[in-house]
Amino acid sequence: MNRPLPDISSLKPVGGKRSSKRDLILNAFVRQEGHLSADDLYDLVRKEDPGIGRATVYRTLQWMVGAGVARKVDFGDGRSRFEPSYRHPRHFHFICNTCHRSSEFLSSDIESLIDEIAAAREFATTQAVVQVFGECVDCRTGRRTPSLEHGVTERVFARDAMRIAIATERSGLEFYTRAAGMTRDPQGRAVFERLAEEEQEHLGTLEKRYAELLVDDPDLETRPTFLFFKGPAHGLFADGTAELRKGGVNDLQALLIGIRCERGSHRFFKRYGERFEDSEGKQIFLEFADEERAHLDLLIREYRALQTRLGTVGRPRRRAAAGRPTR
Amino acid sequence: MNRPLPDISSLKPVGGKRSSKRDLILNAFVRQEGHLSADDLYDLVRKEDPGIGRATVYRTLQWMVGAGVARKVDFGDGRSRFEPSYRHPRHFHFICNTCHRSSEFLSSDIESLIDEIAAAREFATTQAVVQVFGECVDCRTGRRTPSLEHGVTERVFARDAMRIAIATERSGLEFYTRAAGMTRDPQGRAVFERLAEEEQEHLGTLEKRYAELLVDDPDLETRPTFLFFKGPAHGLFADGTAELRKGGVNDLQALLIGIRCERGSHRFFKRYGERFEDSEGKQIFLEFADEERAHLDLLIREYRALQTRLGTVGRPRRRAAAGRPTR
DNA sequence: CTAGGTGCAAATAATTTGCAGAGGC
DNA sequence: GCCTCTGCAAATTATTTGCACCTAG
Repeated sequence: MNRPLPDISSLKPVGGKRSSKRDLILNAFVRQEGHLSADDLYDLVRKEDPGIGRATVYRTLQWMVGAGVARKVDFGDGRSRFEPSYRHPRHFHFICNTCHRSSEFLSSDIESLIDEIAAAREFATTQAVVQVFGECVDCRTGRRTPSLEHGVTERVFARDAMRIAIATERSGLEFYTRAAGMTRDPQGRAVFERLAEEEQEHLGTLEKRYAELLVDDPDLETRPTFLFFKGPAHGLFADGTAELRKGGVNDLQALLIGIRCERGSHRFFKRYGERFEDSEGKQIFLEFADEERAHLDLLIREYRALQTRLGTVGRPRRRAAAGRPTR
Repeated sequence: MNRPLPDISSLKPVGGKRSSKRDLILNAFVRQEGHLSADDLYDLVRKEDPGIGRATVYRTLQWMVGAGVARKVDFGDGRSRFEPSYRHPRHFHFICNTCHRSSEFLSSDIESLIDEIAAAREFATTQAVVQVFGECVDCRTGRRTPSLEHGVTERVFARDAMRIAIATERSGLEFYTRAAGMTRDPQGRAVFERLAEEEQEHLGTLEKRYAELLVDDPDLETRPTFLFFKGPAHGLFADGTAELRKGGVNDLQALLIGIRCERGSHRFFKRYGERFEDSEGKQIFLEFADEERAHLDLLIREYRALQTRLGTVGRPRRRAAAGRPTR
């Protein structure tokens, strides 16, 4: 357990006094992995200070939830459970009916679907709970799989965020390389080449960081996926590349495709970076969003420039694809 | 409330004796809409027979869950709630924090995502719970929206299933019309024309049935969507049509695209028809799946025939698209 | 000094159980 | 007649509260 524990003193955003008991309970809680019931925590703190009463544990738990240090989760087993929220994004749960352990996951796809459906129903969502009940691998096969206990979630989240970022970079690299190869406009080609270069470079950085991440935790790569993504990360550049491959694309259109890709990619990482709570994954997503935005700006500048150039060269119809209703 | 109540006597699949009390409780439960707590039901049955004890209600509830007549749901408010499962498919919930009412929805997209993620984690799912907490329209705006109380769910489900089926038919019609228009092979054209005709006809049937559904419940169209679908229903034929529109498709390929569409469509309706519990929606889906399968078979036969014909006419490379790894 | 935290025991609240009697098959 | 259901009251379980006392700010 080489993970630095959170600084307790900074974790008291909302009201309340500090007290030795409270600190003790909070420490015991935050040190623990998994989802504790009030009684689990009570037993735990009693080992360190047998003088603590059950009511205090309950009260402290309430206070922690109010202060945002803990989240209440209900697995339908009659008692409430609590999980730390420090550097631990909101997530969904698999709950094993056999061993009663739970494992966590996050799916941006499910989150988006829920958002869409909520919007259709005009429902103002404050929180979504997804619980998948059943039997886990460990129980079915008998062997022990590397788990996702609290404390590694943060790293696994970073790993997954980075994998997605790397996949997107690869996709982007392919796209720009192909775009550079097919553009007739020399300045446009230069832009695509530059972007390809940047993607290449950034890819290198990401891969280095990814490798560093693995050093801290050799099991990291074998741990189950925490963050599930589908469409957006791979989709945009891949679709763009497919469009280029089909051919019949002029220089302006190629830039437009690039703009669409970068914009989608930027929005995507921005949105998810913001949604996630403080953690390394968030960091990576927001950095990535910035990177994409820079590319986007470059492409837009270049698009405008090319437009003007073509305008002066004598191509009257500008903004071919804009303003046309899509449906 | 003109909905016929379920036949109580047929609802006793698993063990247990019938008794007047049990019948009374079961009747009171099944007559009710929404999600009753044990105490709600206790109060309800006490109005009819004040001699019934709380324990009996609890015991009957347990028995109903075991017999598959009721499902236990937990909204995290400390007490268990129960919902009837008779002609009432498993679903997800919106739960209003203000009025504490809940409304139901179903999203095949979310279900598929959960299945995929569970598979990736090698988790054997028995049940998935999705709860969206927040504030409902009624509470935010003050007005009353037509609701989805139990008893209409069945009809709304049928309505939604039919809407999806109709949308798919329309999509299919467009696809086959276009395919017929662009095929050079006269026999292939005949097939597409025939399929277009069938889609047209089936579309008529569906629309008539849809209209009939509206007669039973004039509010039906204004009720919120219960069954949310995205990709599969609209996607396949629409994608196929787009492919045709792009051009460069030969006759064999056009048939292959059709096969892909029908296969996807068939699988989709089959799978969802099977998943849903006994209800009119299920019926519609399974009928639809059969229809699609018939089309699929026709297309495959035609594909084989054309292949052979081309083979004898002197086009050596058969089965162009088959067997190639998709990656 | 005083608001808020703490321990203990008692109070709630939802649900289950023991047991004697009633009722279905 | 046997086995299960039923009602009542008592038990259980998770959690909250009242109250006197203690402690941090």
